[in-house]
Amino acid sequence: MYKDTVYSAFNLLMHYPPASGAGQHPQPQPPLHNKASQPAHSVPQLSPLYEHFSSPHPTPAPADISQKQVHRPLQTPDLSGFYSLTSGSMGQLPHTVSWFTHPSLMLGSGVPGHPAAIPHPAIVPPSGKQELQPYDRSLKTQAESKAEKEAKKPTIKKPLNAFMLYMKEMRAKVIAECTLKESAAINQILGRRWHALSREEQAKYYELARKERQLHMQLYPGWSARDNYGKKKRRSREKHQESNTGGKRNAFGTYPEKAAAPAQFLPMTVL
DNA sequence: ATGCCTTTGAAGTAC
DNA sequence: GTACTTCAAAGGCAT
Repeated sequence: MYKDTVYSAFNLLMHYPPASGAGQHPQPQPPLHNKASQPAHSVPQLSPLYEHFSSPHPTPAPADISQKQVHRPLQTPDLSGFYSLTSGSMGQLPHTVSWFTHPSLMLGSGVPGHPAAIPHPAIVPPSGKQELQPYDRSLKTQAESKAEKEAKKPTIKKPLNAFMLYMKEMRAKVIAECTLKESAAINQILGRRWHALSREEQAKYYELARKERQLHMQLYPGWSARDNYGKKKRRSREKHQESNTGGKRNAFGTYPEKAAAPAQFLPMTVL
């Protein structure tokens, strides 16, 4: 099922990569905050597709993907140089997406002829784990089996937005610089850095995100973000807000009396 | 084992 | 149309 869809999309894109701006979504514009002094910006023309750059974290494809099918966001397999957003250097951001190997856009499993048959990382089993529970048919009703089968359907993840793509690329760099590992703290830093980027720099990521959405739509035409609603177990809204303003530690391990100011209002001193 | 924290942006829901 | 909610990633930490 996915195999066919993915492979069709692969062929389609190999031969007819969508033109810039041809997406079904309106072109997102970088936010205007802190950018007043900068000229209105149009998204830069992309270099031809398939202009790749190498990843600092190449990961060999698993020998047997049937054994494990887990979400492997940054573990881009070595696909003969098809790498994308894993460059460690901001300055080397590619002008194009490597359509078939972006961590969240890599081809799904069982692509005919593909040596590694890598599972599509946007498709993960429920809870991100491969279920291997013993199954006693005699104890299950048909309804239960059906419900179970439904629950086992792999989840197609949302495509990453511009900031998420930026985070993914810059996280390692920030961790190296700050010797922090806690993601909440790292993300605060990345949020400030994001706002410190120029419109042009941000535009690169908005363009990449637009292509992500475009490819995602082609790979999973019927998919909706709503499909994943409720799949994450969350606390109630009240509790959630309470924890944001209350006596819980923040990302830096402190216990603020009030909620921290939004990142955009923090001083522009970027770590 | 599971959810929270923390960020931004896209997309969904509710009114 | 507007406001609000959820989920994408990440990994340490709390429960």
